This record gives sequence, C-alpha cells and structure tokens, in this order.
Amino acid sequence: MALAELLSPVQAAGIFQLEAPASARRIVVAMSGGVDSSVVAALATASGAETIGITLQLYDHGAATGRKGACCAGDDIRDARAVADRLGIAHYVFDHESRFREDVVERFADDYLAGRTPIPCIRCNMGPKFTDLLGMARELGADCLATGHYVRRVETPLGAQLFRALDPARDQSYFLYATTEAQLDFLRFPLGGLPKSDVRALAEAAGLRVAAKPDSQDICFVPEGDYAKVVREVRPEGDAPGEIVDARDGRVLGRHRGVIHYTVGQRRGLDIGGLAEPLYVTGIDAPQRRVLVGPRAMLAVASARISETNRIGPLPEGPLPDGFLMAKVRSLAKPVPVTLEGSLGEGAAATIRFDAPEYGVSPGQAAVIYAGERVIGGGWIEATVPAAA
RNA sequence: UGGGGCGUCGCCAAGUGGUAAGGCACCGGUUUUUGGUACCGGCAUUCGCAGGUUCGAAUCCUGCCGCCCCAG
Repeated sequence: MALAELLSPVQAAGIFQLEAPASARRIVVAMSGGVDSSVVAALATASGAETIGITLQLYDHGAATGRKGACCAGDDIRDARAVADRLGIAHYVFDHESRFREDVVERFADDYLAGRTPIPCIRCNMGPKFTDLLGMARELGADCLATGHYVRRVETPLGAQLFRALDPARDQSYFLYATTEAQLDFLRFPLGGLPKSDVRALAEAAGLRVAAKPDSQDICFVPEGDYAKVVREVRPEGDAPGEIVDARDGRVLGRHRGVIHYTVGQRRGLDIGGLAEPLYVTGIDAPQRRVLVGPRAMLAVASARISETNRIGPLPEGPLPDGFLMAKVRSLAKPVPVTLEGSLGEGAAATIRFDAPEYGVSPGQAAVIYAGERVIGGGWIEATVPAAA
C-alpha cells in the first residue's frame, strides 16, 4: 500500500498545523536518519508542501560507523540522504561537531565530574536542534520546523502548548520541557498522535529503507553504552577512584572506580555484599571523590530545588484537583503528584514538593512538570531534601 | 601447643543422618531516545582436607590443616 492510500494530502497537511494551502508552504524537517524523522519527511512531502531535509552532523564519522541505534553521524546521515532522495526533496547536512561538542558533550562530562547525572538529550534539543537548526530553518524561509519527537503540539488562543504523546509508551515530552514558547510556535511534531506501529507502517508504505531500522536508544554519541569512556576522553583528569562511604556513619565500606560511574538511586556496581539489605547510592561527593551509600529508605526525597526553569503556556489557576499537578524526575519514572512552590519560567528557581516521598531523585536530571497531559515546564534538579525518616 | 569454639557459593547465612534455604554481591534478560530503579532469570553434583561408620552423611567417628577466644 502506498503512502497516498493511507493518507490524503489534506490529512497530511492537517498534521503540520499550517494554514492551507500546503502547496504554498515550506517545511523543514530535522532528519536524523531514523524511522521517525524519515516518516515526518514523507508526511511533509505528502502534504504537498515544499519540503527540505536538514541533518546535523553532530560527531565524528569514524566513531559512529557501524553503530546501531545512534543518530546524526556516519550511516545515519547516509540513511537520511537516501530517504530524501527517495522522496525527491532537498537535503542539507550541516557540520555541527564543534558546537555539539561544547554544548552537549563537554557539559555532559563536566556534569558527571561535578557529581551530577546529566541528560544530554535535553541539552541537545535546547541548543543544536531547537536553537541552531531552528534558526537555519528560519533562514531558509520555512514556515515551520518539523521533528520526529513523540509529543503533541496544540494550538490555543493563548498560543501553542505542549502535551504528552498519545501513546504513553512513546511519550518524549520529558526531553522537551525546555522548549521555549517562541520555539514551540515554529515547531511541529507530526508523530505525537500516532502509535509507533503506525509510524513503521507509514515508513513501509512510503518505501523507506529505514522502515525496519531499530529504534535509537542510549546516548547517541556514546558507543557501546560506555559513557564513562566518553567522559574520560573529554576530561581525562576526571575519572579517579575513591571511597564508598556509609551515609549513616561515615564508615568506609569499599572503593569505587570513579565518581562518574554512579548516580543517585543506583544499586548495581557497588560490589559490596554480605548485607541483609541492598545498598543504594544516596549521594555523590565529587570534591572528595566519595560515593555515599545507604539503604533504600535513605533515598526517600520530600522536595527538590530546581533551577533554570522554563514554562510553556499558563500555569493552571485556581484550586487544582488532587494529583493534577505532577512531576517526572527521570525519563522512565512515573509522573507523581507534586506541589509547586515559587514561580516557574524565565530561568527562575523553584521547589517541587512531592505528595509522597520520591525515590532516586538525582541532581542533574530534569524535573518536568505536567498539568494533566500538558507539559507546563520544568527545570534542572539542583538539590534534594530527604523525607523525614 | 592446656581448655573452648569454628570452618557450607565472592560475602553473610540456614541446614545435626535422607540426598545443599535465603539475603547481599555478581552475571544475563525485559523495559527504555539519559543514567538508574523495578521486574524476570542464572549462579555450590557440593559443604576445609583425608579416611571410616551407614542403604544413605554437610550432618556421626578418627586424623590432619586453618582461623578465633580464654588461659599462658
């Protein structure tokens, strides 16, 4: 079945939220070389709009060659180009290695050295994708920049708002909380309302070679999942061994290979046995190179201070139903009910108070705040307050 | 070299004649566009060593080795 049989041009145009006629519009698609963004490009083409694909080359070709499930280098760029050729659209590749290295990879390493647990994907969206690539799209006279993220953009009288993807298993809103209102105004996420299986079917219908390509996972610039190796390459001085210390009494329980191998809430990799209860990382003391550990109960957190907050759309007003305001503190964590203290947005700091103790809250991760299905913003977790034991 | 105790998976540990629990650690998998968590699965043909008793021993007996404690 061909793509045109699954989707009419009018339907295709509709999902780009552009004022008709699409034929007078120009859509730039951020193409990573994966299935998702390739389908977006196919959909853009099907809408009748002029479509241009852009791929950012983010890191070294050689390091990425042969690697599955990555994006934005080597084979993936070839895949993106092949898809663009197949669709008959223009395709540009921009070398973004140095910016990516500074904005994303070095910050990633520095965060680890500071005892934090970074999320490079959010930094990448903030900088290379939604600032730099978006700027290129504007310069090309595009009406919008479309990406393959699974998240929904809804237009309201108050401006565009961001919602979780229809398919909760696919939702990527956690990675997009830092999107500014101005960026969101220009962005489009055509896949937010589709299940992944539909996306694969669309890819096949469009005859795209990437239809069966594995989903990306892990951090794109980390080969073999060995992120510590990347940190060592960027900051060779950072990975020094130290002591594993009992957070309760300061007793030294063992030694570790380097603070960068640990994150708050982590259980495995401590190599300390003989206890009745498992031990978890409760904190990281980077200056002293110490990893603090304790029983699971010590992981309970009552509140977290977040910094550099962003807000998208208005805060919900008036008395809120219980559990309406929720926060997600790790990409795979379930959103949990919270109360927000302080103002959200414009880089202000705020505090989120968990209705029930939350576990495994780590500085460096993002706290993304939802009002029901809507993303109202979030910030970086700076510090946490333990729940009273 | 008098007396007492102990030696079961890397660690802790149950099991005192009927054919090796469990926890921690570790490994693998599932889930997943960060890292963890969680969940599932794996993990001692063998009980310090050598003999003996018994249909049958980690469990009883003998010897040896090692460790600990008390007394010197």
